[in-house]
Amino acid sequence: MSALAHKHDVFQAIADPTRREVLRLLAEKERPISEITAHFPMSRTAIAKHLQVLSEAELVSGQKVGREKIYRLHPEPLTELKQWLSFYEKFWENKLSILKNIVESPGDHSIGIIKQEDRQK
Amino acid sequence: MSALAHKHDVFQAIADPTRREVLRLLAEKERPISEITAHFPMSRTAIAKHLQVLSEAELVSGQKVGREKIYRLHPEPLTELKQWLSFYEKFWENKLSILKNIVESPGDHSIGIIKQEDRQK
DNA sequence: TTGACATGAAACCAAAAGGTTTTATATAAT
DNA sequence: ATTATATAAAACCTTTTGGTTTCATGTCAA
Repeated sequence: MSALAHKHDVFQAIADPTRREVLRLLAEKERPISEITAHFPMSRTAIAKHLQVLSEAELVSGQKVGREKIYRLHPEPLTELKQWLSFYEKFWENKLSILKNIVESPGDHSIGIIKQEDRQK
Repeated sequence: MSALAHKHDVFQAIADPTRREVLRLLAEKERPISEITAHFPMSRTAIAKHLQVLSEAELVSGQKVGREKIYRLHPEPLTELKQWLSFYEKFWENKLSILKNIVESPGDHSIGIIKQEDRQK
């Protein structure tokens, strides 16, 4: 098994708006914790915890340099999100999504809400 | 302003694995709450709350039909996620991401960890 | 070598999340 | 008419989340 404690996944990690903003900042360039903190109306400790969550999701990594800890973006795990999304793209990229649902519901071509007799218990 | 109570956004909505599975089930076909519940080891009430969250994010909508409430997928809000993702794709789709970061950090072409003198207070 | 700076770590806290059980109500079926 | 079904709504509970404050520690600068 991996040496990393995978407590947080990508989906959880990006759920928080502060963490998304942290990612955006790190997309520009690598930064130490204090510099990241300067962009938010909260304590350094709070940001450090957010970085911890992002780190567990392997979206960032931190390297100690002198007395600072420099964080950098690690975007690879976002591919999981992209894969997940690709499944749903077909539902909106062709505008037939609703129509397809109707057609795939056998025996009912009326309103798209399946009739009760057609639904299996 | 919108009539909908936008308490939950798409990022939060998809953060929970149960809710992602609900979305997958609704991608197959529209279903009433009880049918959705049958796929999970938890109460109908719990699932109803998850559907509420998904509904606030406008990822699903429910329509009362007889004594049932039929839910269907509404994938459009996922475009927001796709847009968000597209910003980060450039960081992994060309493998120059790390190199680019180095180059864009002026005056330092050494190791990619920016020197302290180069970082503005 | 003595501060100042950057972080780490721990204890604590309020609110939100994710679940339960209970009670009520509307509809369907017998 | 009566009973079974499907959901709604409310109260409650436990754990997690997102934040704080305080104290300790390592590193840089004067």
